[in-house]
Amino acid sequence: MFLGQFQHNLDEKGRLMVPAPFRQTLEGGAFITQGFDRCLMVMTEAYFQQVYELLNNMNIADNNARLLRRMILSNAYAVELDKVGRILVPQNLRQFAGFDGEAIVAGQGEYFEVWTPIEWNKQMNAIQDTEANNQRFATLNLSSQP
Amino acid sequence: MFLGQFQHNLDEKGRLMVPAPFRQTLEGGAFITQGFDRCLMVMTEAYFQQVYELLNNMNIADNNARLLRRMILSNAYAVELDKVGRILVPQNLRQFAGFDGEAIVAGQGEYFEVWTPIEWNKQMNAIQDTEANNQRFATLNLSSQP
DNA sequence: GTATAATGTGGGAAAAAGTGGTAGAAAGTG
DNA sequence: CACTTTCTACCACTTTTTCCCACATTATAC
Repeated sequence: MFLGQFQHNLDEKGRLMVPAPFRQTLEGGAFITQGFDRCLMVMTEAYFQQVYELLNNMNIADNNARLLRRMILSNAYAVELDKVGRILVPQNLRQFAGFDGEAIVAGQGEYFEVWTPIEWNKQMNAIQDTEANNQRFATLNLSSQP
Repeated sequence: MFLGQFQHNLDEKGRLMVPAPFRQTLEGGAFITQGFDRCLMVMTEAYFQQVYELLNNMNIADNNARLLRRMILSNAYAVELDKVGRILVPQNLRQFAGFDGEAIVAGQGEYFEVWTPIEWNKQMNAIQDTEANNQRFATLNLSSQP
């Protein structure tokens, strides 16, 4: 399970340190692709497979379905950890997210996201808007009796 | 069950003593995350699992669902007790709650909270205003029949 | 009141994580 | 086919983190 947030350098060769607690989970294979916001998604092979199934079962006559497939599949790459636990982020994904130097790695359970500090802070600010949160939380019932 | 309040030091390495009566409950695994107010929440594995299930069943194509997951999962960490019963509080959570030295640990039943003394006193003052309490709690249903 | 046990505090050493550079391989080009 | 350029894997060093141990303090029981 990917949890927590970490700040890491993305060096000039495009290598990203995977946070130490995440590494073991990725040993069976990892995939990186464009995320739903201006970020990248990294997932295990197993989870990528699930996403792939979902995409594959969509109707290719539907325009939006085709767009989604292009977004995910045409930007997806299988990646491997090097000896010290880094992955190589493909150039076009680096460009999409606008990295230069720093990156925030944020656990999301079954996958994790990679952000520029600027974009991540925007997200965090949105999250700290308490009024908007009350609406969002309405959908999440945390009481023990549903 | 976590009950009562305790004052403990959070040392310069970010280690927090877990009150002795709480330790056994956490032996099966513990998670720490950002609380709903300016405090931290520590919970057992079982309780965290419930929250995780809820989040995981949400649709990741939905914008609000992603925000919520970021808020909770990107601020959650699995932690372990060391030999003398301390947990390591991650840097970004320490910063969020603004700790420097002292911390108040407050039992909340299925989980417990960690506060700076300043913020905790604010809560205590609010709670000791009995007149205001009458208004606040009037709408909450504490009858035994729902 | 004293002894003993349990709890709390701090520091240091060893291990792990993170960084950058270099050499070799592969791919691309003329 | 040879040369150039880009990419990739490996290696050595620095920094941070984690684990363990020894000591101090508080609580408890006799």
